[in-house]
Amino acid sequence: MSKATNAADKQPAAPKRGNRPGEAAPVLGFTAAGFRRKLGRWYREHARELPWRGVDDPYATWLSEIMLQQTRVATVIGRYREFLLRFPTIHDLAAADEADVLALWSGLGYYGRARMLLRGAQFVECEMQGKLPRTAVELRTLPGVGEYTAAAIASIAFGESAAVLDGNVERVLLRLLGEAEEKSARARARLVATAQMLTPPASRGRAAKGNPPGDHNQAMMELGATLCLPRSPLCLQCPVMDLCRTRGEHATVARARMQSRTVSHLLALRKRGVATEVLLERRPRDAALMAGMLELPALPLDATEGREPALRLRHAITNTNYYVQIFTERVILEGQMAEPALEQSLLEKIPAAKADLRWTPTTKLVQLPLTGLARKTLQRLKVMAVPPFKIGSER
DNA sequence: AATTCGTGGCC
DNA sequence: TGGCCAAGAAT
Repeated sequence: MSKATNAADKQPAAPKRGNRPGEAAPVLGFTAAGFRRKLGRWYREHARELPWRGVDDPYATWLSEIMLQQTRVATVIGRYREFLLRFPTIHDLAAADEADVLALWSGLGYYGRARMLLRGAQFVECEMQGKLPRTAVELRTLPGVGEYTAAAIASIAFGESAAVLDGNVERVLLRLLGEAEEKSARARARLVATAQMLTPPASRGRAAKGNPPGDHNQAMMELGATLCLPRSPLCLQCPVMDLCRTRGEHATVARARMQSRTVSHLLALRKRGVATEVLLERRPRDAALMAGMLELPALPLDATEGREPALRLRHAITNTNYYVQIFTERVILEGQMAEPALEQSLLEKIPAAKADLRWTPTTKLVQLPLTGLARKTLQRLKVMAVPPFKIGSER
């Protein structure tokens, strides 16, 4: 089954049932209760064991949801554990330095998330007695907490009947209802309304029937992440295949074309006593991209002509593939050997204008807010150790 | 409403 | 030296 289909292939609407005229949400064609029951049974059987599941700590739920924004589960697992070891409570996080938080976030991307999480923790600590708000409406006021994340925390941590609509749920609903993807606020509102219709009410007490809203939300996402896949959905294993109008196809909006760029960076090393130091450049504090973080100095492309890079790698950032070449230079300190002629050193090619350069002992690298590219480069070239949470997480 | 923000892994 | 997209949010 191919993903992209013509919207005209849509099947006719199913008979009306369980919706009022004038309501924003589309017709389901089945009962919400029946859908929940099938989904819930499947989820209880097939849910992955993830470190943030079954954890009765709203702060941990908050952290996991921030980390999971646009980031794969497999990538988050190790980082989530590391982060909680270092900052076990909101109180600990609120007292942290931003650079230390960014260092833990290094390589995860979307660094604004880390800054907003820190600001949120400081706000909760100072203004809310260290307790997260318990409703989606209030959670929404925290920096970095949008509509999805507010509903996720409210439902998972506090049992509120607030539907989540992430990329997984959107895909599941579009296929289930036989609709085409549409990037308008109105289309999105319709899907939110649909998701809310399917979400169970808040449970009261332990005698409550049905799934807790938090489990239902996670089940919807789990379905999208493990069966209702973007390309080759596993419909035959799907617990709601009999309710689905498309069995795994939906029309999608065309994505923007990828760009590609070639860039060069310098890995300069020097010995200082027993220590090895590497030359790092700090990005401007007001930079739009990765503000204040550390990276290897950039080299003009024409400065490296005729030289062979120590490493070539591809580094994709959103819509751009960066084809990166790393050139190494070993600097000999005075008194040890003759200095290389400066005019042939790549160090001289670093644009001096706004360069904020520093020599940094390689043993300190782990604690610094490196960009993902700098971290990846330093690890590949064995200047920096691969931290424990990476090992074994790539399988 | 349309852009921008990072990265990794898979095909 | 492609393309795709993931438990989105801010501007």
